[in-house]
Amino acid sequence: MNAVAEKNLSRIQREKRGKIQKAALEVFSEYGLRSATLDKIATACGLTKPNILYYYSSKDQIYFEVLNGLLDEWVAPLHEISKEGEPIDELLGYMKAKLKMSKQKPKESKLFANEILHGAPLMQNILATSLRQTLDEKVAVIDHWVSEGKLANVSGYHLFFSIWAMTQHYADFDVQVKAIL
Amino acid sequence: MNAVAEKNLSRIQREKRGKIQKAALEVFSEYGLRSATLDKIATACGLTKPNILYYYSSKDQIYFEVLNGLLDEWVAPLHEISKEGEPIDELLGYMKAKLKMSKQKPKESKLFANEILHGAPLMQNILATSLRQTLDEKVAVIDHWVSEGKLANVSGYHLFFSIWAMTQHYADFDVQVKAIL
DNA sequence: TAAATTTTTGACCAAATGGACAATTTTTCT
DNA sequence: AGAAAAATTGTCCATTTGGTCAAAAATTTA
Repeated sequence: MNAVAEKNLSRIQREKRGKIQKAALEVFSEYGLRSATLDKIATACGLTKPNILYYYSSKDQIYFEVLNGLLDEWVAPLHEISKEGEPIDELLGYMKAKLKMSKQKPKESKLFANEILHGAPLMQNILATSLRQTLDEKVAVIDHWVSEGKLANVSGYHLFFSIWAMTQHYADFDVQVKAIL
Repeated sequence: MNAVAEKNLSRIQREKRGKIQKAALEVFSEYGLRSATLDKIATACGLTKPNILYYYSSKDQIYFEVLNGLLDEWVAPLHEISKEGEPIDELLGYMKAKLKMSKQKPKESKLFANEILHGAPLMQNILATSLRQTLDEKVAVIDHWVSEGKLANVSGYHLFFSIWAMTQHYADFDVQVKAIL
C-alpha cells in the first residue's frame, strides 16, 4: 500500500517528502519527539514550517511516518536466520548484520531506542503483534537447534534480547563509549 | 560538601526537597528533561509550581541534582570488583549487582539511559573523567587476570560495555521485553 | 505574644511552538 | 499563452510552559 501510494506522488512531492523525512530522522533521533520542533526540522531540510505542514498534517504524523518507514528495514535481518543453516553461522551472521546496522545507522537506532525507552506509545501494538510473531518463529528455530543438540540450552528470547542489547549499545550510547575509549 | 550542606537545611526543607527529587525522578525518567514539565512534577509531589521554584532555582537544576544524586550509587558496584578475588566470582558478582539494580531501580536506569542517548549534555564531563578513571582501574584488573591466564583474552572495556548493555536492557527497554514475553 | 523569618500561593508574563490560512508564486495541463 | 492546479510563504493565533513577584500564611524566634 505504501509503495502504491507513493506512485501517485508527483516528483516534487516525492522529493520534498524525502527531504522532510531525512531531516526529521536527524532531528527526532537527536531530540526525541517532544523536544524536536518543526522549526528545527524546517531548518534542517531548508523548507519553511508551513511548507512542511503542507506535506504532513502534523508533527506527530511526521514522526509516525519516519518510525514506520524504518521499521521493516530494522527488523529485516531477523528474517535471514534460517533453520537449515548451522547455528553458529546463522547467529553470527545475524549479530554481524545487527552490528553493522547499528554502526551505519546510529540515528535510526537511537530513534527506536528513544521510542521504546519512553513507553513506545506509537509502537506498542506493532511490538506485541508483528515483532513478537517474527521473534516467536525464530525462537522456535533456536529451540529446534537446542533439541537437536546443536546449541547449548539457552532461552531463545533472552538470547535475542542480549544480541539486541549489545549490538545497539554502541549506537545508542556512543557518547559514553567515546567518552571512555 | 553535599552532606554538609544538607545538615544546614531545616526539617521542612529536607522534607520538601526530598519529595521534589522523588517526584522529579519519576517524571524525568518517564518523559526526559525536555518533555517533563514543572507542573507534572508539582502534581506528582503535591506542591505548587512556584513552591518548587522556591527550593530549586530552575527545572534544569532539579534535573541536575537528581542526576548527580544518583550517580555515585549507580557506579558503586564497580568499586566492589577486587583484583584479589577470582575472576568468575568477581565478574558474576558485578553482573548480579548490576542486574539487581536495574530491576529494582528501573527509573534511575532510564534516567541515565535517556541522558546518554541524547548526548549526555550534563554528564559528558563526568563520564570522561570520573567514570573513565574508575573503569580504567577495573580494566587494569581484567588485564591483570588475562596476563595471569585466569581469564580469556578479552577487551576489558568491551566486556564492561557488554555487561552494561545486557543488564540495563531489561530496565530501559522493559516495554519491548514485556510486549514480547 | 509579638516580631522576624520562612514558606506558600495566586496572578501574571514572555518566549517557544504547533498549527491555520489567505495570498502569492510556481508548475502543470490544455 | 492562458487557465487550472499545486506549491510556497508571511502573518497570525492559541496553547503550553518556565519562571517572576508581591502578598498572604505559617513557622520560628525573642
